[in-house]
Amino acid sequence: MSSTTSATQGARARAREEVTAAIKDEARKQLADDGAAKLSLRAVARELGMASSALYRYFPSRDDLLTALIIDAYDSLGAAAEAAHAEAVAAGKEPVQQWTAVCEAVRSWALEHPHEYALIYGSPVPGYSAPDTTVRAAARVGLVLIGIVRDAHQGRGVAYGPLPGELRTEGERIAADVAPDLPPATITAMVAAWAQLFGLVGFEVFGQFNRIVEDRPAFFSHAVTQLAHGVGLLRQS
Amino acid sequence: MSSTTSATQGARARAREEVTAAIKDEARKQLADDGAAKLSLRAVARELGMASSALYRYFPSRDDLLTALIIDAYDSLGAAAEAAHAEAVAAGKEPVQQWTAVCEAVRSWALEHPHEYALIYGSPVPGYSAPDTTVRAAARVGLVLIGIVRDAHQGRGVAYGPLPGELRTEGERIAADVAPDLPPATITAMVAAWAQLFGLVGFEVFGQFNRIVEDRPAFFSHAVTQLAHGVGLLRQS
DNA sequence: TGTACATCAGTGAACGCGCGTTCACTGATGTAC
DNA sequence: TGTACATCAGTGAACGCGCGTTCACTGATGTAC
Repeated sequence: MSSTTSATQGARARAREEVTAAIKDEARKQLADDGAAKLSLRAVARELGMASSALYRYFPSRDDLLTALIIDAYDSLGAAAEAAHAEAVAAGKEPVQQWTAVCEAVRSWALEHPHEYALIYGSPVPGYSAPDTTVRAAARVGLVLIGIVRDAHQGRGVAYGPLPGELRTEGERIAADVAPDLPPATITAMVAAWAQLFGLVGFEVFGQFNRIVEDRPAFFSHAVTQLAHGVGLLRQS
Repeated sequence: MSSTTSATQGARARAREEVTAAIKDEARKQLADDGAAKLSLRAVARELGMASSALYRYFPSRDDLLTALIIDAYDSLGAAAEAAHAEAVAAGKEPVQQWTAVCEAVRSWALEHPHEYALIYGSPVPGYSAPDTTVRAAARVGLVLIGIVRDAHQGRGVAYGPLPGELRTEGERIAADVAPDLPPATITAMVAAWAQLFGLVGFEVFGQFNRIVEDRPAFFSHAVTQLAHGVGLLRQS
């Protein structure tokens, strides 16, 4: 009747959630071994000691299992970012440090879950297109970053350089969606910084920095601090 | 006898090169349909009207075909970047414009060859590890960008802010490899900008900007100009 | 220039494998009266 | 509270498929003398 999880749910519902979770856990394990393209329902079932056909009670198809993993990954990363932000705020950190704390959290999560990271920020899985269900989960990291910048701008009225005309409209349109109080130049800088953050993280996770960058924590930390300055978060005095 | 391609090669050698090229072309076509993980020797052979076993005269295994495609992709992208640079130099453009021209070339190439882009900058193909053969080809874009910055710095002695200690050594080490005349702060900024460039490109190619950024050329152009400033290429007066 | 031999491209059958999905079924858990 | 029925989880066999790779082979192209 109720679709929410609660302590008073029946045994059947509880069992269903446990098995669903076990399937996803095992699928995540296999993701780490073979990547998304080779994720196999049969292999998951085998490892779980069930008949492969039994999985169809939980996921109507392989793609639906993949979708669930994608949403979980976005949510897991989003939660990590939000937690890092909350912690930094609670510790009374300045916006710049809140920003870098969130970036570091994204990096840490990605390094700890490289295959889930690849699932959501790597090449799209061929023949699979993520349904709209994923977009809310996917937006969480971006929203945290925007929140930091918005709070820092409260009443500050920081001045920004001029924007090319086409970009001004662009910035205003995006701002209208997510942060009406931010100037367009800040918004476009934010979106760029957001993509650039994942450039830095992706290069490290996917090995592009091998034999090039050695002290990666220091490098990353420095780079995202620069990004923070780029979106108008001021150097601490 | 000679391993180089020449007009005087025998018919057999010429045929071999043509068939090799045909195999790679067909493989690239299939890459675009199904992605790297599903690239299949049998499907390539089928499409070419040969027995699947015949491909083994040209590539000892599926992985070797993949490796060839990866190197070709890096080289194709590298050549595009180098051509854009040469053209900008020939047109007497300033370093900032050389930089943005190269970035635009990278973007265009990626948008025109999204699946090859995914092959080299997306998730690593599971179970496949790129041999060292690829690293020279992979470095070409980075070297073009470094060249621009190095030329712009000739005798300029632009002053840079201080670097954290660990990063200074890091910057000096990388500089020693590729550009001994550049200050460490510039080098680390370069490496970051390099990764960030591919963050911007990757987000666009992989659809992360869907429903967020509309005027993508203008956005990209603005963002990479900012990157250029970040590595010390001065605004044009 | 002609002949004998070696090299090479390509064939087709076969090996062993794993995959996603369907289907009719059994037995246990839940629900309505 | 007890019984009859509906719902659901899980089974095991089967379908049809495509894959990478090996192997013994044929016939054409190149090479040495």
